[in-house]
Amino acid sequence: RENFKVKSTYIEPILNLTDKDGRLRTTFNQTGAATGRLSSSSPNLQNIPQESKWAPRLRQAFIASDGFSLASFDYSQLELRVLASVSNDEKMAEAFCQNQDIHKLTAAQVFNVPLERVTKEMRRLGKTLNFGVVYGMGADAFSRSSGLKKEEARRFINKYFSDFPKIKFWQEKILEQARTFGYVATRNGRRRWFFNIQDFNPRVRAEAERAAVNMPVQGAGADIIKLAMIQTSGFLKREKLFPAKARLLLSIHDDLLFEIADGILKETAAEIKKIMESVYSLDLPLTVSCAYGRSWDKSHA
DNA sequence: TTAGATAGCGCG
DNA sequence: AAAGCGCGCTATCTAA
Repeated sequence: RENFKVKSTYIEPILNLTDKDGRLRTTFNQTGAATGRLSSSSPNLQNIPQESKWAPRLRQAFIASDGFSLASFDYSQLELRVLASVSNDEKMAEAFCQNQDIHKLTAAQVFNVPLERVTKEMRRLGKTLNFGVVYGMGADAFSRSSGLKKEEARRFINKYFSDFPKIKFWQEKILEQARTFGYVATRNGRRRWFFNIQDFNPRVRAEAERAAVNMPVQGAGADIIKLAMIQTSGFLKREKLFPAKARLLLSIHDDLLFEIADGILKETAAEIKKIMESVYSLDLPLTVSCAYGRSWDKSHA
């Protein structure tokens, strides 16, 4: 099943959709995602395997033009930084200011141990909590993905919110806003309406509530990457690097992929990284990691 | 033969 | 009960 999926979803469509010049062009939908993200289709280049067994070989098929490299620029923990910022949670913000390992910190908090005593397994649970709980994950789902008993899972979730109280407070504020006005918004004003937020059916209502607390976070991430696209592509044009020497190829939610002539790779990459890190102020640092190589598998750290 | 819905799975 | 958010694509099934 795994092999068949790779062949029918990735290998064959990618070959068929490649243009005569040997380049593959996706279509970005600017209004496809309710949170403000772009989506990608025909083919979808935002879901090319990254971790699986076939990922390296699939990504080796994406190769820069002769004399160019592919360079990817990845915001580290973009959405968690947004969350720390919008919720004003000092502990989480502090962790990002000091460039700490956020999942490790969360594990240390919920397990009540010092940072140096956090095991790999504990860190894994911290990571699940960071990504899951803040989007409304319940004890049931957490116990399923962590292997903990349901009661234990519930305790960890409660501990999480008592360790990061501002996050809980912020979520309640967002829900109140959604119920009062029918919409929520990112700090830049991007709105998403929730017509079901007062639904009589608790299940329908809960679904709307989870999406509502997620939107200002995911949406702000989308706002930031869009600003980064504007600023970086503007830089390439101003410096007359576009289109002959450098171009922006893809946007993958918190990641931008460029194709850059080898002769100017180092200095151009440094400038792109600088632009991305300074494009928006969250009152805590945005950090960008960069990796490059001839093919896409080499351009990921 | 075509259109729509669902399950499963890939990504952030 | 799959109650963690946001997507797109393939295979599969049903209905027209």
